[in-house]
Amino acid sequence: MIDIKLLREDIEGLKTAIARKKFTVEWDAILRLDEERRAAILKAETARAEQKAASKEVGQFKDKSSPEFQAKLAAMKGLSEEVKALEAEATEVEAQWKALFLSIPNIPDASVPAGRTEDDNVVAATWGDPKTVSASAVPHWDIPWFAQAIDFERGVKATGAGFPFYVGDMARLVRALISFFLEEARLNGYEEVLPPLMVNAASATATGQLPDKEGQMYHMPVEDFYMIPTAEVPVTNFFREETFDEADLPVYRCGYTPCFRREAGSWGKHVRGLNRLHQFDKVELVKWVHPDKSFEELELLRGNAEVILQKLGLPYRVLLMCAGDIGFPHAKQYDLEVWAGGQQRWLEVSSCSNFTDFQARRAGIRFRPKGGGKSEIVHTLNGSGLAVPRVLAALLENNLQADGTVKVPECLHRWTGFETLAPKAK
RNA sequence: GGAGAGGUGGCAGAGUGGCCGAUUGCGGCGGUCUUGAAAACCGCUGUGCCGCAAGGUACCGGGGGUUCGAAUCCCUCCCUCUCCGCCA
Repeated sequence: MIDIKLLREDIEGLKTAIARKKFTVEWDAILRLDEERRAAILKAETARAEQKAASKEVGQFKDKSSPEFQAKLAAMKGLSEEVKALEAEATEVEAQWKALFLSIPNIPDASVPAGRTEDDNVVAATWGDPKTVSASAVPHWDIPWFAQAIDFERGVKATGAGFPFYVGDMARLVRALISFFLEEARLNGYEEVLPPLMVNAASATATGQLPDKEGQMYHMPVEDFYMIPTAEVPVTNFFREETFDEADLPVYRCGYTPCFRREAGSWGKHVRGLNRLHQFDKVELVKWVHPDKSFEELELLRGNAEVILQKLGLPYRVLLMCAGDIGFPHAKQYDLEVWAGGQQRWLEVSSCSNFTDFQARRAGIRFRPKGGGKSEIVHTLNGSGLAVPRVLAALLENNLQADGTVKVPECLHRWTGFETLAPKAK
């Protein structure tokens, strides 16, 4: 949700900025309904004020059986009905306006490059050299023992497609990656939380999954809970409808969770193996910061995610997403893509975003300025640090050795307890 | 899951139809006094919405209802606590 003041102070500037994104907005209807709604509120509140004043008089009558009193009551009844009608109208107009107002996406920052598609994204940085990966590398699903170590078929039996079992040392390797990611986050000042894996509708609405993306979440109809598509949802909602003291900012949190995504309609090419799953593990980094600091905090966040890939020794590139390719609530977004040498593809393993005040306004997260005074909306950011399966895919492909074993990066040894992954093929 | 008791401002805790956006205490902020501090005393101290402002309006767990008028009465949902049942 954007600041409504922008709508009134600089509508043309707002339209121009939003036009860089791929979303369409019904500006005329929004402006018209805003006028109507304010008029309706004024009418309803004026009538209500009148009713309250008159009602006060009624209460002060001494003789409740007098004709004057009865006449007054009768008159009040009409007024009461009028107030009810006006309030209902105001509520209705307000709801119509709000629905459209919420359809306005966040404003892309001036530093976001122009562009319409993913081809217009700008490579902001690269690290490592894809050419260092052996020319004989194969896609991870073609590694002879892959089906035993990550068992998709048994996953189908237990649940369905996209819910694999990780077996033996592979399970330990996944657990090592999670532990490593969390430890990196902790050392960078993020406090760990282990959040609920299901959220209510209010939480999903605050972070923007509802109402539009409900088809992407698994829904538990009995309790009306949603399986989280990312830890961002519960972790951000930790502070929903709360007010920080300015001195407490910035707040850094991290959380590991499995993530559940229906990925409805997105299955096709390039989604084999670990590339896209319905359930996957991820460590998420979340920040609540002062509005003046959010863009520099985004650079720090991106750096925190990058260092992890560097320590793992995996070549990657950083994309500065163009205006047409960033999401609805995003002001600025970087994607980190790791090189998967077997597939000869870049795989997205992290998305680091500044939501400015867009998400926080919707979630009611504020801060009280140091000198006191009116509370202001904080800025929120989040980024993956990192998503496990695609990191694992790149690691398996890039580090596969001639003898069929996989070299485990040194930073993981303390968590795995082994230095070489050597599952048996059947 | 069953029975009972509750949910009021940062906290504690009054208020059972109009005098209540809400007594009081604590906490917080400012001041008087003091060399300074404490104590004492005085004043201020919730949030959203509409409005340039004055001001208006909404909010006593959420939603709905009764009434001229609801924190207060009714319905419903959620949550907390106690006891029982079940159980990692």
